[in-house]
This record gives sequence, C-alpha cells and structure tokens, in this order.
Amino acid sequence: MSISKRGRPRAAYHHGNLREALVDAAFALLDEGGADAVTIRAVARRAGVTHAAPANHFADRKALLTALASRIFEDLSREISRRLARAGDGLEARLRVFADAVLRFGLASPHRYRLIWRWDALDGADAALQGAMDAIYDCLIAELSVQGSEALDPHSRAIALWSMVHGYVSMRIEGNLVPGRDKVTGEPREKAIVTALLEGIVPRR
Amino acid sequence: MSISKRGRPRAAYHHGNLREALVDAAFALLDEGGADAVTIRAVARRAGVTHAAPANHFADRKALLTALASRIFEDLSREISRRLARAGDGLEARLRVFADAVLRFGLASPHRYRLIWRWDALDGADAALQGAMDAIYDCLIAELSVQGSEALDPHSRAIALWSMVHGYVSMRIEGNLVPGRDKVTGEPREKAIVTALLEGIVPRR
DNA sequence: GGGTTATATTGACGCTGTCAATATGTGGGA
DNA sequence: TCCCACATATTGACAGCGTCAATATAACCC
Repeated sequence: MSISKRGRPRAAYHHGNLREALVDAAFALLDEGGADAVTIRAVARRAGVTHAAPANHFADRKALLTALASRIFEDLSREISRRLARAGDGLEARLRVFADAVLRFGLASPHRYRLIWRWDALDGADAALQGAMDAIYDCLIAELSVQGSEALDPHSRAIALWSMVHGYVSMRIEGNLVPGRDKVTGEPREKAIVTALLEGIVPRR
Repeated sequence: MSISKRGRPRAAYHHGNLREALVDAAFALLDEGGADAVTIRAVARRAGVTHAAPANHFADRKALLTALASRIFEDLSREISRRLARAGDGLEARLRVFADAVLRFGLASPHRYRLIWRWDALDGADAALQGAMDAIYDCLIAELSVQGSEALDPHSRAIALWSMVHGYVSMRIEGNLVPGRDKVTGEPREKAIVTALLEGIVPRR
C-alpha cells in the first residue's frame, strides 16, 4: 500500500517517516495537556501505529521528551535571535529584548516552556539538548561582552540575567507568582522587574 | 494489639496516626529518589499498610505531594528567618543572607527544593501551600521596605530577587547551569551572581 | 453495650512503560 | 532477478501505578 514507487515522494519503509510523525503527535499532546499527556502509547495512537512502534525511534519516554525539549530550545533560540536582529544598539535595550522574548515565549507556550526545565524527565547528557541550550547562552554572552571593562565578568552577569528571567517566567506561568496579593503582572510590572535586575536592587550610591 | 490503653500514648485508631507516618515515609522516599519515587503505593508499603490505606488521609497523590511541599516551604521559611535573625543591619548584607539561605537549602535538599516548584504535580489552590509561600515573600518585602523612597517599589524588587535566586538555584541543582563551559560554581561565582542582581547588570552611570 | 463512624483491607479496573517474539516490508548483493 | 538481511511494525505479556467499590475491623459516643 506504499504510495511511493520511485522518487521517494516523502518516506520509505513501512509508515513513511514515523519519527517525524511521532514528534508531531507528541507536540500536539504536549500543547494540549502538558508533559504528563505525552505518553508513549498516546503518541503512538495519535500517529496511528501500535504502542510498541515508537521503540524503534525512541529508546524510551525520556528520549522522546528530550527530542521535544531540544527542538523547543532551538525554537526559543531562533526567536531570540530574530528579535535581537531587529533591535537597537544600546546594551540595556537589547537585554530587555532578550528578557521580553523569553517571557513572551513562555506565556505563549507554557507547556513547552515548562518541559525544557523538567530535567528530571529529560536526558541532561543529550548532546542536541545541551547544544541548543548553549546557543542561547552564547547569545547572552555575546551581548554582555561588547562592553569593555566591567566590574563583573560577562559570565556572572549572563547567569544572573538568565536566572532571573527564567525564574520570573516560571512563576508567571504557574500563575502563583504572589498568590492573592500582587496580581499586577502586566507590562509595567514586567518592565519594573527587569529594571530591578538591570539597574540593581540596592540603591545606587 | 493497640499499645495504648489509656492516656493516649501516641496514637489512636488502627494504625496510630497513620497520617504522620505517611508523611515521614513520603519524605524518606522523596529524599532517596525524588518526587517520582513518591507513589501512593510505595509510601503505603513503607508505612506498613496496604495500598489503599492512604486514601483515608490524602484524597490522591497530588494531595500528598502538596502536603510535603507545604512543609518544605515552612522549613525553608524558618531557615531563612533563622539566618536573618542573626544577620547584620545593612540591606545588601541581609539580601545576601536571604539568597545564601535559599541556595544552601536547595543544594542540601535538591529533591525537596525541586518539588516545591513542581506546580503541575501540586495543588496550587491549597491554602497551606499558599500560606507557606506567602510567608517567605512577606519576609522579602519586609526587608525591602525598610528603605524609604526608591525608584522601584518593593514588590518589583522582591519579585526580581526571588526570581533570580530561584532561577539560579534551579539551574545549579540540575547541574546543567552552563553545560561544559562555565563550571565555576563555587562561592566566588555565587557572590558575583548576587552582586550582579543587587548592583545591576548594566554599568552604573 | 450497641450502633455509628472512622479507618484499614481486599480486589478489581484501565492505564502506563518496557520487553520478547513474531510478522512484514525494503534495499542491496549474488 | 531472486533472495537474504535488515529495518521497521505488530502482537502479547508483565509488573507497577492511581483510583474506586465493597468489605472488614477497631474506636468512640450515647
């Protein structure tokens, strides 16, 4: 029943390229119900194959989730680069663009953002995953290295910014940033948060 | 076979106070194998009861994990207060004590720290959990409110600090802060990170 | 003392990940 | 061209999981 006779119309073998189909199905399930909904069997059902078919392409569930996380990191990295490319020159402005890109991505795709930090469910040793993370970090370092001699090295500043942005986005996504109290989460508050990091929390001398 | 005849030596009913025993068993499993190891059935086995006994004390797994998270937040809150009580007066010094307390707690009990941010596995509407979180936030607000008129409100500064500390501790715990590159994670680096937040990432004018 | 209620047990259901054995289609070499 | 070897997919099984219903047992209160 293979549609392909010659000229490799798209696929080969039995299903075609099941691997891609599994990834697509997994993303659909992830967006709908979070990482918990991405089970091997549900993905297989959605892709129209039997429950053991995915084993030929992903050793186990962790490998599948790691593949997803790797792609998500790449998407986020691309998005950051895209926004930075059309940003101005000032250091502070560019760092705000970076923070804003991460925040928008997280709020738009909370399930995807959550997954990339679920290291208990991922294979931290995966090369593709680490490479995708490195790309984002490199981007930050590049921004912070333009200035000449700062009191703090670029690494410390990059980690601080990356940490705060991630922490803030995490809390915003969970919807429990400051339960019952500070519900101001709009753009003014977001700007103020980043300002606190960029300009410092302690009063300037 | 009840040891208690009169004077309520410790317990009552069948097991005694199974609820506490379940919490103890759950903490043991959590510390050993992370949140994934805290299954209803494993907890029941460890407490010496059958698999359905916990249902009388915790509606479901999420309720059990929420009870754990609530206690962990209280422990962290107490630890922060304890350290702050014996700290000096300077704002910057006290904020460093705060950050240091969270970092030490996270590194000492990574599984516990991870759990309290796993909102997908917790009941975010739980009053005890929210109360325990609020206590820590209140602590931060109290520190940041002593100064009179800052350009930024205490809430923005509190969220920024809390976000960065949480983000940094998370990444440190996962062991993948900056994979293969910046392996400097000792005290000097930690101090520099906090300095970056306190004094600002952009150069002082 | 007896009945009500809280607690614990037993057993079952469907779901999960994973493995082993089997079937089927594909491509390369003779 | 045929056939073998291999990649891929299916079938079936297993243990473990959360959860529910039915049942048993102990404690408390009147």
